[in-house]
Amino acid sequence: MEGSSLRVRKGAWTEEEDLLLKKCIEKYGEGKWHQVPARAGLNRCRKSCRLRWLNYLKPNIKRGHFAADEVDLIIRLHNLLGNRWSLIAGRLPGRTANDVKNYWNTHLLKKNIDTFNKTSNPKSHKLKPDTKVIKPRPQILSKRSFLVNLDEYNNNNNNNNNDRAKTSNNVVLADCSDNHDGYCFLDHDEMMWWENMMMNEKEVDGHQLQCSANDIDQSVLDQIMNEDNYGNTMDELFLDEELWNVFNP
DNA sequence: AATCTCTTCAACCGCCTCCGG
DNA sequence: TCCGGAGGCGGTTGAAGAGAT
Repeated sequence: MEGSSLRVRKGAWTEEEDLLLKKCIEKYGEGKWHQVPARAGLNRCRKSCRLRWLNYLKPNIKRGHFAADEVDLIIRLHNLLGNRWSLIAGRLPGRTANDVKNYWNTHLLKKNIDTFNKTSNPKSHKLKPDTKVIKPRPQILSKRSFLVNLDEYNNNNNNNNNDRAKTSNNVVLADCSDNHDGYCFLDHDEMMWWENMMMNEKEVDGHQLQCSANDIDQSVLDQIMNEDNYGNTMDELFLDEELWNVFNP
């Protein structure tokens, strides 16, 4: 078992230990956690070191209260993904899986139970306590489809905007040559599915947008695939490879 | 002021997956 | 193909602090 050695220290980390770990990571970089205790001179197991770094010491970790949009995103993503805390945290810059899990368990789970006890409103996006999360239509989702900036998508559809180009296969692709903020190619089913999941049963109009990866310029795909600035609002949610793998194991 | 209860969250545990030999 | 080690994840625990009595 991990940490079975009598010498391995457990419990709260001291400032001195934090400093040693920090220096070690700065010197050798993240990873190879089995080497970290020896390199850092710590009587801690590799997992403890990893956890301490990822949940507390790593730079850019956001501490303090969750903003309203963060909470909203957590609720919706939890509705969508269930207890996949690392995935949910991945959409919340600066938040760790542990933070999200703790927040859910202390604030939102209790709220859900209360809400469910008071009302069984089916429109509520809050889950009742024993809700089983269904992994939806995984076979249909195409890997090379991305949901980016729903507002822009909707505006484009409403305005017949010239920024869009239609291909012979009814692909709708926003022009992404000028900026990085909103360009999508979505098939209609995916659009319906994601939008319903993420936008609380919002109705989607009946545009038939069939998307084939073959229709998309590879450079455009690469550009989007390399984008790592995940938005933290609903309209900027990216369906990336990580999420693809969740639904298509 | 003392004691009890509740809440929060850092840390641990055990399991699973991946990968290299 | 199998096996063992490492990384990663979600569930759970328990110490510490806050609030109530």
